[in-house]
Amino acid sequence: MTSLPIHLYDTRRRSVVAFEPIHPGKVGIYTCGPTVYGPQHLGNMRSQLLPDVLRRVLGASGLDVRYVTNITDVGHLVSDADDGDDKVEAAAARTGESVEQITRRWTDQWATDRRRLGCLEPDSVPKATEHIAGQIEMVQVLEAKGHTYQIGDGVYFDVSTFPRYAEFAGLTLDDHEATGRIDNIVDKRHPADFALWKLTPPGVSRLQEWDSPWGRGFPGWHIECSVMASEELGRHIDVHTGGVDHVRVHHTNEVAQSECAFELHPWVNIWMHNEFLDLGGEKMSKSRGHILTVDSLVERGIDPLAFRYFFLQTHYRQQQAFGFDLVEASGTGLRRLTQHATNARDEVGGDLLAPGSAGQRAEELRKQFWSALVDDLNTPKAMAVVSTVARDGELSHADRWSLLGDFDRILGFGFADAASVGSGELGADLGAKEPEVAKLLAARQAARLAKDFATADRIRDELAAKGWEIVDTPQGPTVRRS
RNA sequence: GGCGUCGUGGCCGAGUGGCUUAGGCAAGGGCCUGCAAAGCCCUGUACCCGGGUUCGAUUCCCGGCGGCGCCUCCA
Repeated sequence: MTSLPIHLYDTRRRSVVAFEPIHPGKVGIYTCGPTVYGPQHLGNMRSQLLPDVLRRVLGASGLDVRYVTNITDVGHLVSDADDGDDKVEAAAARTGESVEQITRRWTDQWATDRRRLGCLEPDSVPKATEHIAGQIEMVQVLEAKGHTYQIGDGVYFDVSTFPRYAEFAGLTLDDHEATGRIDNIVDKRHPADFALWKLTPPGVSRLQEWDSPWGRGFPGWHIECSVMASEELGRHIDVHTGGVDHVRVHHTNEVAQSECAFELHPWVNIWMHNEFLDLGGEKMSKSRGHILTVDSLVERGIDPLAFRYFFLQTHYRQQQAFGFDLVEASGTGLRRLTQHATNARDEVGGDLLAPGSAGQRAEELRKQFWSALVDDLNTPKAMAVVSTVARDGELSHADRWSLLGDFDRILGFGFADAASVGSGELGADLGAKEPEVAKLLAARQAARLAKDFATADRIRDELAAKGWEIVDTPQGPTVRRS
């Protein structure tokens, strides 16, 4: 695998390019994280899953990966026309809670949910409010280089000083005016100019504000990412990810600031953007009050990891149709896959094969799997290989486990620790955890042995009504939650 | 209105100028089972419409229709 060259789609160049780390052997990845004024929904989690797969693939290729994603706890305005309130501040005003209570709660929800989806922990999770000094400093640098101007409302970036501004997202700057949809209540020179530092109006006091060379206020949204990314990963970034919606405004502005302040042209080598989840016409955005979260899945009895499997079944640059029935279907697929993996694992005592000791057929499949992934993270294709491995009759148990155990470094399903049918949580611990269920199960088995099938079936129905499905295995009967 | 993207078998969803029956879920048949469930085996021959390029297009080009996204906060 280490020998396979990795190719990734770069939004800036609009093509798949060969990945080359800036510093040999190392790679830094930055992802625009959540604005913690409300819950993160399943669509948001797609942009957590993309970098998770990316870092796993890069890591498996032998690179030392440093993954950073931030928490936006200030500066993200309710409207991006550079007017309106800070989102966190607005939420605090609405609920009467403190800013800390709000940002803490939603930061925790985000962290918990990404964990439930099998995402590895970031190496660092910087917060915007903890990098105020750096942001002020960067604005000063931009100011010194003549890229800013100040008006009553704050300090703005002057896009006319950055000729490449429209290039990144393929914008036609005139469109900004043509649409006529932006109310320019501030005296911006160009509609695309954006706030670097917002000033608190005289006589007003905000929950979150800091002193600056321009007066009390708070930083603009875009500046935080440029600052945190460079402080954590150095000025020249290998990969920066985010949702497609960020291309036009947020990332365009990040590029403008960073390239001007650092005097560096591609500030980021590869920009990766995940497409949206398609909720069948109904847009799943916070402003519409349509909040589907990981909890929404759990409430329906769906394993959060089913969503991970669901995510892997579609390419990240493709809009993905969402439906609970679809995620449930993925859950079925995951359950079967896990069963195959654990069966093979248990057959060989859980030991992963030493590299090279797998058979010809196995090595062929292993190569297919990694080839799909290094081709711009073609996870659907990789999953097809996974399915083949799970059932291929030519593979020995050892080979099967060798492959699935290896693949799980990317899949993140936790095969090594997963409970197998007929053992673990379902078997040995059942008596302790679910004494009632264990008793019924034993009673049914006794009835079966006594050929009293009427009683046996009645008990089976009883268990089913309680949400337990009986699974008869060669090792004897056991149950699982249905 | 502008820009972009997608339109594949019941559903989701890869892929390719003429050998992939991709894969998953669902469905049907079989094996197993006391009967089931679970599991295993087998089956289904698809590429929005109309032109064009080509020996040949689902795959390339043009047009149309349709979905979605961005252009406003949004992953």
